[in-house]
Amino acid sequence: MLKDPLHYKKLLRSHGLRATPLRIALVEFLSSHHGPFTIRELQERLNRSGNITTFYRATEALVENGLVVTCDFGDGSLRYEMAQEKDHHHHIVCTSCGRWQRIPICIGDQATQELEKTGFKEVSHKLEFFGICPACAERGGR
Amino acid sequence: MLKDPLHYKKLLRSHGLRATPLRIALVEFLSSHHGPFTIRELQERLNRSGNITTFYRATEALVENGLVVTCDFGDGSLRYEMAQEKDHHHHIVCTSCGRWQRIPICIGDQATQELEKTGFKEVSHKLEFFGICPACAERGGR
DNA sequence: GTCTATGCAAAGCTTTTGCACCACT
DNA sequence: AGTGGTGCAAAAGCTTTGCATAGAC
Repeated sequence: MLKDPLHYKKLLRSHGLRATPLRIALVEFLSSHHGPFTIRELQERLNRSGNITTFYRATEALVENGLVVTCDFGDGSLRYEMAQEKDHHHHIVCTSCGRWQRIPICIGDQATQELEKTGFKEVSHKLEFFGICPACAERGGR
Repeated sequence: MLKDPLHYKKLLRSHGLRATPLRIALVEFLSSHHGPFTIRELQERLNRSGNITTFYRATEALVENGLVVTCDFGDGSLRYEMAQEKDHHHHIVCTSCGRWQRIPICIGDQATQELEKTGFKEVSHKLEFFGICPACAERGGR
């Protein structure tokens, strides 16, 4: 899954972005790890000196240019992951332990089409599931 | 739609909550206006003296006891509306003008059932649609 | 009378902004 | 060389916490 750095440079440039070390590192990390990750997590996992402001601005640039998408588990921090068009998915988040996993189902497509029929443009959606995961449920988790 | 204050007192008490003036006003307002509303909006629309902290705590109590649900348009403020079990719905938010409307479709049920089959408990979901509304699209909105 | 909600002040936390400097192309 | 990214400091915004007082039951 991990490709040569040049691959990511090209990826960035093909999306109209300058290939800076931080952006390369972000795209490389996000391409090889199933996310989503918060800004803090990215900063820690990349183990990279660099101001948090810069992380915000770099990820924002990736989002604006369609390489990365955000998702929100409702815990106060936005999360980021690669925008993989061939692998549209959502997450289920455990309300007890906070762990999440991907779920391959997407259920927004028919609704998106209906909404676009009524004149809405560029319709997208955010969908997250919440629940108590099997492990926590067994321990009587809340 | 607007009922007598006693109705809301009873509603609160039946959910194990003390019927304070603020809580009554909140439930009354939310029952008679299609939301969701931010804390600031509630404060303004209720036109009620009272500290914003108290609004946070009062709405939190309503949410914890199942009278109110939250939803998040991703703009930094949580929104609140009555939990109407018979009228499960979601919203589409215009990314240009910020206006939203209800959409009666819910699409999470089959997924919820599948997830509960795999051992998750108390599965819920958050779903919001985003897009450019017809009016903004006509004006070439972004 | 007891338990809990409210008000006020302060802090916490994520995210944004301004500006000077440095780096990619 | 020029445009745009980075670092630092500071601020903005929403939300939470602690504590004393007022109010609901």
